[in-house]
Amino acid sequence: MVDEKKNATIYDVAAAVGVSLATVSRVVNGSDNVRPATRDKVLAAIKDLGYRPNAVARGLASKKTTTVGVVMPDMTNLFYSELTRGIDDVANMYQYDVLLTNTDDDPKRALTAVKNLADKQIDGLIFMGSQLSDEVLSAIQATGVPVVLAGSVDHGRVLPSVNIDYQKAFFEVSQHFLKKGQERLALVLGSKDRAIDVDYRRAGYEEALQTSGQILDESLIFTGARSYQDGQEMAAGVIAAKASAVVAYDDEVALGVLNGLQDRGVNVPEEVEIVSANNTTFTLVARPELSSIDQPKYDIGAVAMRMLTKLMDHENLSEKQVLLPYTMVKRNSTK
Amino acid sequence: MVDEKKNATIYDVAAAVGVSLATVSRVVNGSDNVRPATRDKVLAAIKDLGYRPNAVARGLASKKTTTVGVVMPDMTNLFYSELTRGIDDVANMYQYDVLLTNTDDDPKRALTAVKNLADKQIDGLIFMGSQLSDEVLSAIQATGVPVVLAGSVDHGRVLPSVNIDYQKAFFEVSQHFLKKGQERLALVLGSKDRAIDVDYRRAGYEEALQTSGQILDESLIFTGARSYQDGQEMAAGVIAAKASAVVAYDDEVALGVLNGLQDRGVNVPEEVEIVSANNTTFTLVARPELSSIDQPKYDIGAVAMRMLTKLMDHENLSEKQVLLPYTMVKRNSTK
DNA sequence: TTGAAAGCGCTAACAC
DNA sequence: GTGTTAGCGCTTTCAA
Repeated sequence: MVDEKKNATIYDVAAAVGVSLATVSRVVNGSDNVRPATRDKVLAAIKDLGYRPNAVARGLASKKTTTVGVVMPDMTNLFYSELTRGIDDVANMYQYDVLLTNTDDDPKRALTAVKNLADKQIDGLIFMGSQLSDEVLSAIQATGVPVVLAGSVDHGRVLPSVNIDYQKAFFEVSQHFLKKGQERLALVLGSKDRAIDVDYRRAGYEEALQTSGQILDESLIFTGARSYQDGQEMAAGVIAAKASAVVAYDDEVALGVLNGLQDRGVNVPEEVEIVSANNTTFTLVARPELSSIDQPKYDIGAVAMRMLTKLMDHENLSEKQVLLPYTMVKRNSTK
Repeated sequence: MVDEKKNATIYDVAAAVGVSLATVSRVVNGSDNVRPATRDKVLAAIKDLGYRPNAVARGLASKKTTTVGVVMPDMTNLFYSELTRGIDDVANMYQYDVLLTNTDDDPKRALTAVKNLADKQIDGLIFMGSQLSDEVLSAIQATGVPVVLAGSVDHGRVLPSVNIDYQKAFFEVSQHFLKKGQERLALVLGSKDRAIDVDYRRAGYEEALQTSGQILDESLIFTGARSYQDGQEMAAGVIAAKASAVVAYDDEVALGVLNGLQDRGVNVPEEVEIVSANNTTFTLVARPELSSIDQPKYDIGAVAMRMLTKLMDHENLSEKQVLLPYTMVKRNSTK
């Protein structure tokens, strides 16, 4: 007999069975200190009344909301949405809900987002973005909740994070080209000053240059491209710089460069080779298909979320800065 | 002097100023029944103590969480992530936070998601997905909170929704081809039984067929393609069916068909013309670029969220079933 | 204009 | 095992 009054409370259940709140609370929370017979009666009443615990009240009383905040640049960017997909799946697995905020990679919006999320009493936070301003960093620390960075790094490396070894990956790709005799290797980055671009990607590129005894030519470094269109326009600059190979940090941008080059009559890979870095679907739809570094995007998010659950459970992390393996996928945009 | 004890409560503020909780609550909530001098003192103390209201406590007391639930199939699908971007931006504008859940378009997961969101006492819900099972529908109604469908329809059309006129759009595209003399027009859908596919897209296609006196040929209707890969494989079927034009419901799928066709030596648009329907970046990166119906994706989300805010404020909706305008974008995948 | 007091629905000692 | 009793931090009558 499903009676299902709407919004039954724990009081209703207690009254129906003739026990106290505490007992109902115990069975709801799976405490073992309840006589089986009592438990069954309570369970029956719960089902009968359609009782579902009010998470808000629970959150107030227990100081746990089973909700995590996720701060990300832009969910329409495939790289970030795949990371977030990994986060979301693991969060669900551990019974957490996700409060999502887009920041467009703007530190001001990130700051508001973090504070706002803190007001909602989140149990933990995942932060993504190509930059983490000091202000945002201290706001995060002020919340007092555990945090994990996913696909992001802070200059000081004080926060736990999950990434691939960007420096090594960019070193390898660059070196690969240099060894094959490329003398005009261009590098396309999102910014000229952010940690992930400067400390890692560019550092790897420069290291390769040094290893092979080449001189850094600033005219071969392109920054500020964020979208497919940006990449397409940048192709003109790539041609002007007489680049013979391009390493790009983002798939949409790389695809823009590829199409921009071809639309201007440049053959890929014959005249210019291109390698991208995220290996999203965009690399597959390109013609020729784009060679790419393959980051385990979903896994970066999933691992980050898993680490966060440990932190929220006050467990120790065996490693604070996790680097996941990456691979190189050879397709037809390179010889 | 910013003192900033951590986690000051409303009590701390009241004590610091020497007023009651009620007064602090009034100034925090912008009630006008506070003497300016008092208000200023309270404000100063709030700033001084770094006081920020605990949203959970507030939610319990006021029965409003300023949080909306968003249920979507998959955030890595550009169509849905752009809708959600519109939702998120408007939600922020109205000071709501977004609890996001991916369902993979699975009714079972949608059901759990809705119930779970209800437990968190959301103030409203936006639902996206190509299907809305009866079970999910009644779970939604059982929550008692306002709902708006975005880019989705329910068979009964009982819920408010925001869409484009899919039937008309598919009618127009189909008729365009038929008028040009195409006799083998293929239709690619996501499913063979869901409302949005059957009642709208396919209905528009069939209507066009009738208008031009053509007989429906089931072998020209393809269903079940969800991804780029699916589309690529489907290309073989398109060739086998001797289709001379294709209308596809999704960009990634359309791009898969396009590349699958070309990889098999079929020229587009000379031998087969293709039109897609979502006009995401995927249509631009294609070679040739894909002609497409252009749905105002961001706006669909934004308008849906705006409608939801009205519903949450107990305002009336002038229109329950909103149809936003669409356009046709001609590119080089059609003659 | 301000304060007192009663909840909101639940958890968590602490008794029994 | 089970009940009692305080809260959690805030909003909201109702009085004053």
